[in-house]
Amino acid sequence: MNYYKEHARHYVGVDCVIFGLHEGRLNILLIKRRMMPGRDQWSLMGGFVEEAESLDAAAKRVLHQLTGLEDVYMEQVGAFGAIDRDPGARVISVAYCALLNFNEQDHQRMTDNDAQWVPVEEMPQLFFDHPAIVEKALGYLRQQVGRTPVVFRFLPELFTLSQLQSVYEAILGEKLDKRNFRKRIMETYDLEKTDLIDKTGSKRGATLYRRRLPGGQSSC
Amino acid sequence: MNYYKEHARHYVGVDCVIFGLHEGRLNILLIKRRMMPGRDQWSLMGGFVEEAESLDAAAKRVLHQLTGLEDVYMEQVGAFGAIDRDPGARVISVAYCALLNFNEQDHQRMTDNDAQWVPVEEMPQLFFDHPAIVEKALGYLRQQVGRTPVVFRFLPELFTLSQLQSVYEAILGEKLDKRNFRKRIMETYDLEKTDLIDKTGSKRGATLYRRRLPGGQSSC
DNA sequence: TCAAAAGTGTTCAGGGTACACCCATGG
DNA sequence: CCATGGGTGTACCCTGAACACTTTTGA
Repeated sequence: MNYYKEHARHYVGVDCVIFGLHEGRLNILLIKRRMMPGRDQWSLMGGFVEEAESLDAAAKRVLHQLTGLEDVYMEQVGAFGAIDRDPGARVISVAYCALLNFNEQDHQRMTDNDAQWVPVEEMPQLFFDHPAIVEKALGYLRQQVGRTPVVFRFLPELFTLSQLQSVYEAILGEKLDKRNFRKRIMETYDLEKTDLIDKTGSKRGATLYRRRLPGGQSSC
Repeated sequence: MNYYKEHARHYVGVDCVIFGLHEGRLNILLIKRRMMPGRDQWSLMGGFVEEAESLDAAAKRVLHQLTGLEDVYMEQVGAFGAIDRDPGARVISVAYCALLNFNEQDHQRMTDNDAQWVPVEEMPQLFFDHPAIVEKALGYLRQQVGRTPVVFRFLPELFTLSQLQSVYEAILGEKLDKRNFRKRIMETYDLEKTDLIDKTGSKRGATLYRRRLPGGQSSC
């Protein structure tokens, strides 16, 4: 029973790659580090895994601290365990990614945390191995887009087909054909046409749709 | 600088899901646990991450302990961090999968470790959350098969097309059409036909092929 | 009246799938 | 001589990609 005691213990952290769509571009939420090492450098929002806390719970807690949001979709991206990845101490980190509807944000908490949205193509220098984490999360996201309904996480309940298309385009980083997109999306997902019109995006106005969930289950 | 000290430290482990092909079936290498908790239960080969050891290095070390092999292809599958996943203590585990050529094994080490190959369809009851780990590794493997040349990891340098096909069939769990398979595999990979014949599998004998690596790079 | 986004079908090519017979050899 | 696995090509279908014009309305 003393078997475990012979072994080393490690600090274990979680880092969150928080994605959101803004003005047709994929953004990541970054913070300015307030502590050493790496003070004033841009970094992912992170935290430590505490005594009686699962990895998933730690990730949710960290996300909540930054955004005030609960019940956000999060997926584990991978564990990062190089010995010197954190210059301050040996910390093993498990990365998570979260997908956020850009409009549901708590501006107070954002400024409290020195947080800022940054487009993925304009990523600044990041703290230590965070670039690799972002890279892996991006790969994961791009992969998921074709397989699972993650895109809807970026949107409110009601959305236009053009908004939906621009989510795909932002994530994949390429323009899509409008007619092919609509055909495919309508046969892949059960989208319900409402009789509401969104006039913010165009003069003519676009029909708002709602995703009907299959079999009353949650999405993703 | 005492910032880190306020936080908990955890035991961090690695668990290896070791795949191999045997008699046309996908097998996993399991061991009988020799220590409590879970003594005499089947489990994945695992170990702890030590003080100055990266996650990847720990996984390689554990694999080497069991098989005697170096330079085996390993990929991280994910981190498992439920609080009570290990009934003996709070251990966060990072799972890796490895692909092994079944014939390159060290029988001495295998018996020393009470290790045994088990077909994935006949998996016995496994220690704690190891079933979930195996499940995730299997999903990962099936996904990789269609995308990357992982299949060749299961085979020696020279192989017949029938052997290659049976690797695919074992991993995907379904029969494939011989002609379609050969057509696709020949246009996907650069396979060099040798003038050697393997007569172990049939009376007529089958041509042995070798994979020509693209641009002198390593595979996978 | 014009600029700007919404909305709507058809055609074509390429890839994937289905399918059956002869060959070589050891027992 | 026959059972066993090795080796080979074609026809069809369906999915994915290319492509252009009309509608609505606010400025």
